[in-house]
This record gives sequence, C-alpha cells and structure tokens, in this order.
Amino acid sequence: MNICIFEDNTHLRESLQLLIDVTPSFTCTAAFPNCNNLIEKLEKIDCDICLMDIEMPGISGIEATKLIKGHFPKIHVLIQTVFSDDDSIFKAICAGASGYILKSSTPADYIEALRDAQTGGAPMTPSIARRVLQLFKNRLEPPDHEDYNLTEKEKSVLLQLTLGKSYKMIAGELLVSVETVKTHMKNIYTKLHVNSSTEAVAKAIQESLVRTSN
Amino acid sequence: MNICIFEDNTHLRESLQLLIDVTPSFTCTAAFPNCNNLIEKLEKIDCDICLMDIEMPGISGIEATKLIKGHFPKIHVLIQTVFSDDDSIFKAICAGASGYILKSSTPADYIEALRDAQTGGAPMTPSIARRVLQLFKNRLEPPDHEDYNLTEKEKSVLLQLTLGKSYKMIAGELLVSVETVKTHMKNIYTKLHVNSSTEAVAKAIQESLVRTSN
DNA sequence: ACTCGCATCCCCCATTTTCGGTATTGAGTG
DNA sequence: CACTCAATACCGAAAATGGGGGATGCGAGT
Repeated sequence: MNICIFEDNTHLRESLQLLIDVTPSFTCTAAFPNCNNLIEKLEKIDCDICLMDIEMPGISGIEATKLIKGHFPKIHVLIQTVFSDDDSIFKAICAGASGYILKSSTPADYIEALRDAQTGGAPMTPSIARRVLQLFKNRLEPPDHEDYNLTEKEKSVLLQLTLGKSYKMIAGELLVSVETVKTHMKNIYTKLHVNSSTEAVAKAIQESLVRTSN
Repeated sequence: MNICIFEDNTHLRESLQLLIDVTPSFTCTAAFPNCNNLIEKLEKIDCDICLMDIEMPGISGIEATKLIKGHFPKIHVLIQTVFSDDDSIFKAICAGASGYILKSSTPADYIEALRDAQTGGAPMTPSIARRVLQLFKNRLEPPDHEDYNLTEKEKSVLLQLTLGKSYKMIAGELLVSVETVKTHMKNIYTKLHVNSSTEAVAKAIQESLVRTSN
C-alpha cells in the first residue's frame, strides 16, 4: 500500500514517514511540506492514499483534496488535523475526503485508519463521527418545522405549485375548479403569512412543508 | 453504565446480556424482545444506552429510536442490524441514533461501541461510516449542478424572486426599471426551461442556484 | 339542533405576470 | 472595425394572479 504525505511540520512529517515505512505492507512513496504542483507530483509517483494536513502554507488541505479527487478519484484522502470544528469537517467531506482523524491519534490509530481507508471504510475519530451525524441531521431536518395548520388539500395545492403548475393546471390535476384552487391559495397565503406564489413556494421548499423529489 | 437491550432473537439477546454483564462497569438492566410500551418500560428502569435491533415484530427499531429520543433525549441509542442499506442508515440517523453497528461485529467491537457511545462518540462500522459520508455528500451537493449560464444580474433577480418580491419591488431593489426586470425574467425562463415564476423559484432553490439563508 | 372547519364554487376587478416584439448602450472579442 | 452579448428600457395584448366579497354542503363535535 503506497502512501503519500502532505504535512508542513517537518518533525511530524518525518515521524509519519518512519511509522509508515516500518509497518509491514505499507510504503511511504513521497512526503511533501506543501501542495504546490501536487497534480504533477502525484502523476510521477504511485499513491493509494494521501495523508493530508488541513493547515498548510499555500494551497490548503481542503483545496488539495478537491484537486486530487478531481484528477485521481481512486486515491483516498485521509485528512489529519488538530481542528475538529464543524466547518472544517463539513468542507473536508464535501471535498471528498475518505476519512478525518485528529493529530492526537496514536501511531496505532494512524495505521488502522490507513488500513480502513484502503479497504473502503471511512476512518473517523468517534467524536468526529458524532459531529458528522449531528451535522447530517441538522441539514436534513430543518429545526423548527412549523406546521402552519395547513389542511391536506392546501398541502397538495402547495405541492403542485412547487412543481411550477398554474392554477388552471392544478385545478385539472386535483379535479376541482380554478376557483377552488384560488380559494385554497388565499388560505395558504394567510396561513403562511405570504402574499405571492413565489414566496409561498420558497417557504414551502425551505421549510420542507412539501415532500420534494429527493 | 446501564444498558438496555431490544432484540427479538432470543439467543442473540441472551448472549448480549451475558456479554454486557460480565464486562466490568457494564450492567444490562433490561432486555426485551420487542418495543411494546417501551416508554413505560424505560420509565421504570435505569438506562444510559439502548442497544436496538432494527428488524423487530411490531414497532421497528427506527420508530422506537424516535420515541426514545423524544421522551429521553439523554439515552443513547445504538442501532445493531444485519442490514447496511443506505435507506436504513439514513432513517436511523434521522431518528437520532448515536451509532450504527453491524451484527457481524465481534463481542469486543460491541463493548467498544458501547463505550464510545457513552463518551460522546458515534461508533460505526467503517463501511457504514463510508456510506454516511457518501450519503452526506450526495445530499449536500446536488449531483450535476448545471449552471444554465445565468448572468450575474439574472441571478440577483432570481434571488429577489425567491424572497417573494414582485417585479416592481425587484426593480426598486436593483435600481432598474420594471421593464428591465421583465426582460431578465424572460431570459431566466428560457435559460431554465421553465415558464412560471414559481417553477423558476423551485428550480433555483432545489438546485441551489441562489444562496439561501442556511 | 347548532356551530365550526373544510372543501367546494361563483362573481368582480385591479394588478401582475407572461410573452411577443423592438431598440440603445457599452464592454469585450476576433 | 464589425460582431456578439449583457444590460438597459419600452410597447401592448393576453393570461394569470391577488384580494374582496358571498354561498353551499358535509361531517365532526358540543
């Protein structure tokens, strides 16, 4: 298993390199203090996994991860950092990182994480995993999901509206007259405290009052 | 640490109970084959962590997790299952599960997972973790984020529209005439292949063509 | 028996939106 | 320089929407 290190701290970089090289079946094929010309560098060496620091001079680990996943999707990127704030984690995941470990990890943890990454796992410090779950949950279910007391009919009218239908089309869809649709719309407006269809649609989608495709 | 088991397979349930009881500092305070009246049950016993099977007769583990997190937010729920499909994982996370382990885990894994859960971690089989990351990524950045070649002006008009503004208000906001707004709207419609403001708003929000508040 | 919410439909009318044009200006490009 | 294109602006007609009213029937609950 060929590993490539990006880490600006010389001491840590050399320690990691040593750790990897003394571990059976692991080889450190390269180690760099920054991400300058990283695509060119990677083209020249064998690499299965990149051990990537986030905070580096020049190109950040996040940017580097995006570049790597863009050019070599098969390479796993394992983020290692002292930061564990939501924003860093979030960005790392979006950039395509395979895992996220803290520098406080033991050498054994590092090795296990690298092995996990290779075998299709996503190594994470348990506290990071919890953060990811929390982030995930928050993004999925908007906090205060007010109900606005919409009736079933009103919800279905609203749904049709988010699909871009006109009153006339909605009427056809729900087998009622356009006038009825208008009445429902009036009620929706007062309940949602809006006064245009666009605002209603925006509110409906953002507060997921209607089930969207995904 | 008090643990409560929900598992319909008698053999597995008793094995787990034994495993937990023989482990120092762990106690299995209860073990049930189903989730009937689980709130009443939990009120009577001490419980820090629930080890929850997903597939059970009657109330499913997912439903049970929701109920538990609703009534006793402090109790950690650790899902254990043979299924590792995206849908199960997704629902478990949404229900508020603290972790998700496979039944193929070793006894040592179980104990470690329980310990992790208690100390604020989110134990996950590495392959599950990878799935979570993948799910997360997919939900966050809609796959093909087409650009539609909207110009800056068009985007800002679209943004205003998602805020529920009328043409007149947008014109005032952007310091142009209503006629200009109309022209921009026409162009937006053709570029987005829509033919109503509601559809444009829906598309804009769902494909995050405009930056929404969150 | 009576009320109340919900769904349904109707009328009217002002305003807004949609869509078909046309046209000028300025910036950028080959 | 000619050309394209974004941005600006205008006209006008047809269609849709927003807001005001009122009316009916139905079922659930008091």
